[in-house]
Amino acid sequence: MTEAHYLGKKKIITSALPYANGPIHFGHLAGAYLSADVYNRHSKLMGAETLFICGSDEHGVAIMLNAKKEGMDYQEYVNKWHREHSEVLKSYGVDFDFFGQTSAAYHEEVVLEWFKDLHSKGYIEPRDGQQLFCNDCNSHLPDRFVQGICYVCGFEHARGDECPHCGEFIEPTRLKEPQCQICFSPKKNIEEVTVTQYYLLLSKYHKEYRQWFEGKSESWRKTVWPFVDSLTKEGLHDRAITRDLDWGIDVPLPEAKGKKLYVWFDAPIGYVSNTKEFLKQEGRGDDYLKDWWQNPNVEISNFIGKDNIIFHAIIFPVMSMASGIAKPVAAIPANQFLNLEGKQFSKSTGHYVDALKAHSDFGQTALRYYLLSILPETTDASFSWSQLQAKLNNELANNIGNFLNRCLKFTQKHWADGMPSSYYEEFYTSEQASIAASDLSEVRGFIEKHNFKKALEKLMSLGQKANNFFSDQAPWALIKTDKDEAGRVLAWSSLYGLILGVAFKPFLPELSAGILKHFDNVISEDQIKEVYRGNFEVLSSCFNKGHRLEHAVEPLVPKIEDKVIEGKLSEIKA
RNA sequence: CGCGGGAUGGAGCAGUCUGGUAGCUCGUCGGGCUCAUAACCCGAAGGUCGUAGGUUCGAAUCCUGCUCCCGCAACCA
Repeated sequence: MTEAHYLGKKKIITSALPYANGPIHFGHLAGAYLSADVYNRHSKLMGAETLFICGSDEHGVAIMLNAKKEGMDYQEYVNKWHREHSEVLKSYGVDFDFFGQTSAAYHEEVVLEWFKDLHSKGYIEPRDGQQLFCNDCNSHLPDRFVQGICYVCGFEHARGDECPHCGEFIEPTRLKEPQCQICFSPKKNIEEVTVTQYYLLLSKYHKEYRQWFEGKSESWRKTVWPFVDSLTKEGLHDRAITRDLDWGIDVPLPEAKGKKLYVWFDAPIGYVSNTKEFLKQEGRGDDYLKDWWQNPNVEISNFIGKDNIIFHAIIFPVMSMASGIAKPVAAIPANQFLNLEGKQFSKSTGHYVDALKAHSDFGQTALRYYLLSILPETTDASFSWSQLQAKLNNELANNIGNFLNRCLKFTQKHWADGMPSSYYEEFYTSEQASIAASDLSEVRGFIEKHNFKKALEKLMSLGQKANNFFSDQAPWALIKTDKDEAGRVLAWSSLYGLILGVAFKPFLPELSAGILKHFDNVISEDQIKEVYRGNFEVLSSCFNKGHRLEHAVEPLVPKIEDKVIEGKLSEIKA
């Protein structure tokens, strides 16, 4: 009954495509993957039909350079990272329906359709421009790959796009003594050449864009909307969407031989192409456009980090609307950055944590809990090992884990043959049940609003209430005088525990499974969904024959020892 | 005056849109309990909300100036 409108609702949920050029770290997980996963699991429990789509982003200059550096074939190089990213995301429980690759043929096919469509509608045209070319390694130089002396302040290591010293935006062709950052040739044999590139004429779509964008002022986060507003208020800048490279998707025009599409043109289309490929591989009858990307009843959300806002909030919506191929996105819950012990993650300086290794040290539940509890939703946040330990031990282990343990162990000890159904009967109309239902409803509400940190906090407070109930009723004292009353308290406590297990399902699937295991003999998957939606009445049929704990009760959440944390801290200092 | 975000008890954060006794988690201190993972429960101390000024009966919240921090975010992604 509760929130029944959800049934039949469809959602496309995407996470930013990880760039196949380096490891995924906690910043990525907290930025774009875990919250999307929670949202997806929640939506499914609510009865929505969802597609949770992602994939590797595998084109671009940075990948070419690093593949060359490692002496690997481009394809081989991106495949390596694709496999590693799949493994990391899977180990953290990020449960994509499909995780594709932008180097795949099916992706190219879809991208070309978009290009041709936008081209035929007059949104793409060639323009001449000046660019630097390195004669030593025969490369066209993207702005970031030139360094020279700043023509404003004289700083010697100004980049081609911006001077880090005076903050001036640099025109690379005006840099003094430019040096190629690809081959680092000391000869500095760089010349200015005229190149033709194809531009996406965003400026032509300004009015329509703003009309759409202004409608989002209420629902988008304040870290997203004002930023995009300031960038687009005056107008949209046309952007070059082709490059002179030898890795990428060929521009499908005879006069553009040798040119490739710019990685950011093809990457977001990956959401669409991966959807198409997924439905095809599943052998499903639904159409990726008509039933999904163009369907007015589908809600599209892009979960990303703040570095991707421009592409998801401006460029891709314009591409979608101008071509008419897809609907523009409805929600962009962009997160800020997560730092490590106060400083940015950096593989090169070693200020970095290997996510796979961390997973094998601490497990999915501990890391998901901590990362979800510090999500950088409104401001940059900081990952700290000692805080991980404190939060995990004091909140999850002592509150949730210990509650389940004390309750279930006590039950198993005194009612080894099971609890009678009469103990459960009055719960469904009790104050406890209505408190739990109302808290759970708040948790769902926060998730709906992409407020995951608050949702988890609220859920933890429900755990606290369960613990308080147990302590206040003191069944260990009651059992000496009134065993039935003690049994009722324990039965209600385990119902609390069951509800917690259900409520944790989107956040901590492994922990949830560990709790629900004890109830697998009385509750079905469908009934779990009902409980999640707040319909506790189904529980009365689950427990109408009583309940017996059939599995051994063991601590759910092991604590983290001091010495493990000390080890981790010394790893990043090294 | 490039742009956006931030500055709140020891730590990490919420509250700022829609002014009205400053809130949460952890930590600290004191007490209680013993079913449980030396866990759990109760209570207390601790902040004039970066800074200077303004509006107001009243400002963490609105306005103005300033300082500091994070990031780069439209040809690296």
